Amino acid sequence: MAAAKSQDQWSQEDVLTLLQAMKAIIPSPDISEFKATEYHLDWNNLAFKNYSGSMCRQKWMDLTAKQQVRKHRTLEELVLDAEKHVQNLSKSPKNYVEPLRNPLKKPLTPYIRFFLAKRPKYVTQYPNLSTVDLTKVLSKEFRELPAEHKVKYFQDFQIEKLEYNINLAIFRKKSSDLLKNLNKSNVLEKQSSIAQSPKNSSVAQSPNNSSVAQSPKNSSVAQSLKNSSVAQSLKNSSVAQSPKNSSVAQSLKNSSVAQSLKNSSVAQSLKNSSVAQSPKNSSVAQSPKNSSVAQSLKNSSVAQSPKNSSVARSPKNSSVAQSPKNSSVAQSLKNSSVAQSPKNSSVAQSPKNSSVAQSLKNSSVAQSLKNSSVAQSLKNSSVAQSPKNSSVAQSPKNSSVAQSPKNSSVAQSPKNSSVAQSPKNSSVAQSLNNLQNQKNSSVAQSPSTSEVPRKSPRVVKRSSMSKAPENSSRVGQSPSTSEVPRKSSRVAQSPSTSEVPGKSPRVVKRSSMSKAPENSSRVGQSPSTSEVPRKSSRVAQSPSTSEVPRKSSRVAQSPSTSEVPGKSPRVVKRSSMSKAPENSSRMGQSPSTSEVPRKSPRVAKRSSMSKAPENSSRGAQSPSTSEVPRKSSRVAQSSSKADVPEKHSDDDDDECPITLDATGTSQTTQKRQQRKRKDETNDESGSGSKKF
DNA sequence: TGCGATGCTCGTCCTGCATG
DNA sequence: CATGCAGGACGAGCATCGCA
Repeated sequence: MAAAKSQDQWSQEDVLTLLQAMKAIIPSPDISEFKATEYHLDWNNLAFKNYSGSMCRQKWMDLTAKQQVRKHRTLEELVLDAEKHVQNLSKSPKNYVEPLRNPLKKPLTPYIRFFLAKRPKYVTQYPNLSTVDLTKVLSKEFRELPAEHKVKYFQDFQIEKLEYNINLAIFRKKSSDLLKNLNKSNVLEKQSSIAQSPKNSSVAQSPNNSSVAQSPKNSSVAQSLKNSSVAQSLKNSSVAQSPKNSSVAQSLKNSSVAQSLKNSSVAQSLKNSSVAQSPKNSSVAQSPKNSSVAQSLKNSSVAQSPKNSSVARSPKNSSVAQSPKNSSVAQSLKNSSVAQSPKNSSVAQSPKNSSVAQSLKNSSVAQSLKNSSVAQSLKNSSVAQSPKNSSVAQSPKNSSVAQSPKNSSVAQSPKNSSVAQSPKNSSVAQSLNNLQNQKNSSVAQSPSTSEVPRKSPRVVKRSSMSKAPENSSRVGQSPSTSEVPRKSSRVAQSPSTSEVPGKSPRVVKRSSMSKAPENSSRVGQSPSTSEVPRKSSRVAQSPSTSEVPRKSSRVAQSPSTSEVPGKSPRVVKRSSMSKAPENSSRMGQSPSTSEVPRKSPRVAKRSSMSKAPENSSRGAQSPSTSEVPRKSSRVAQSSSKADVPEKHSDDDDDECPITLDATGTSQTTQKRQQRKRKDETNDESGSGSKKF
């Protein structure tokens, strides 16, 4: 209470003092992400008056959390932000929040986009499905979604990611301090020279680890992440060479993507593929004034060649055309008016031997989304789609791949063309499979079933108990299955609860928590250890109390309460809450229990509901939960689908079924998937010997 | 003591990115 | 390289507070 009181007693002057002190001890140069710096900050050094280090830290977290301070900054910058905020607080109550708002938001991942798009429909269709179940269903849908249908989401993600990167670059650019730090880098010079290569004149590349590229005159910032570099130019400035309009060039590893926004352009390349986008009125490929962004790397080339493409010439409108070697798209651009969008930008992309063209609205072959169009191609395949106005592609039913012999050379690739042929749902999978079968057998083709084991990122793990029937649904599982504890690191067994199988309270991991070896002992700590004991802290609850069921109405509503009348003792979820603040606590974690103003130290235990998962995946639990080192909880999930509503045809689902590059996922994701697959195989092979 | 209101967190999913 | 987090929604569980 006293601590909480102290928190409340923070005067503006005290807060400013704290911020000043923080500024003083922030390491210089402060170029790390704020979380990292914050994590390593010696908060005890900040103690002043009657404020301890942990209190200072808590106050800081309150400031940042409640006021939504932008997180894409260094800690030093955040402190400055907070300082302004506090100062404004006294001037005008209306002013104080504004400067801290509008944080940069990361683009939604393709899956999230799919989820958001589909959820409303599923909610209405299956009102009985819980949120969790709905998520499972949708994830399954997404997993099984044909690659070409996913492309739409991936493309949107790519576009927004580029915008995000631009905004982020702009934001960082505005940070003079950061710029100073960046200027000190020697890599800058290297990068700037790279950016002026005669061939890729308009594109800044950083083959290695270069970090900064600047144009001498115009202010520009180029940043490299790992093996990539981002060249960014702000308004009226350009890194590459667009005197008037800004251009942003990004090269991630071996990839290139060309994008143009209003007056800016971005070039980026992906391994063997490239995507060019011009959402608005940008001219990428060939505006006399503006430099062309497109670039070609290794096997792919973004063609801004006026020669090869009439499309590429739209003075006002952006257009990008790529003509790799064997790309059929490039050829179509040559001799056809395909991919032309007078007002709208259009992009055609064709990596190696493949080409895909999609038209949604105004473009016939290439795909045009309102003001932009993107065409993607898969390796050895070519697909053309035009759901709406396209005269080219027409899929009979659900097939997202169509041919248009006449109008589109894109849709036809004599050799490698894989036009849709599956009358039902999995036409794309088939076609892709046919194409990629030679190389990868990962693409499976089961036209009607959703069991296609294709590059499903997620590993479906079954516990030894739930292993039996393939189609057995979690939902359909009898309550008894709940006795099998879930094989999730989040599930932690408390010694006292071990009597009740499957009812072990879960300790929800926290990042720092999982690493701190001492955590376990801190879990369940009595609040008395804190400076100020909480009134009826939940942490202090003794296991015996769990035997008394709550009479909360909500508890009574739980369908499975009958099975587990008692409550197992809870365990403190948040590491920081129950432990000493000194070393570990990270941002967002409160150093000590007593100092947490609002959030009570909860225990990561679920009610009986979660223990008897009639409807949840928790039913498939492995008894060895607590002993299993943490894996991703997502791995420990059953893929049974009995309760899953029948898979819908994708016809309605995608207004623009688009082919997807099979390598659309990041390397990180791919590696992760590989690991999961390994885990899965290991699990299956060694499931019998697994502990019980 | 019990209940409603409130607020917070979890759980589901996937993916990209940051971090250690 | 491995791992954790953020991002979306939202029902459910849970603790706390206030009131009857």
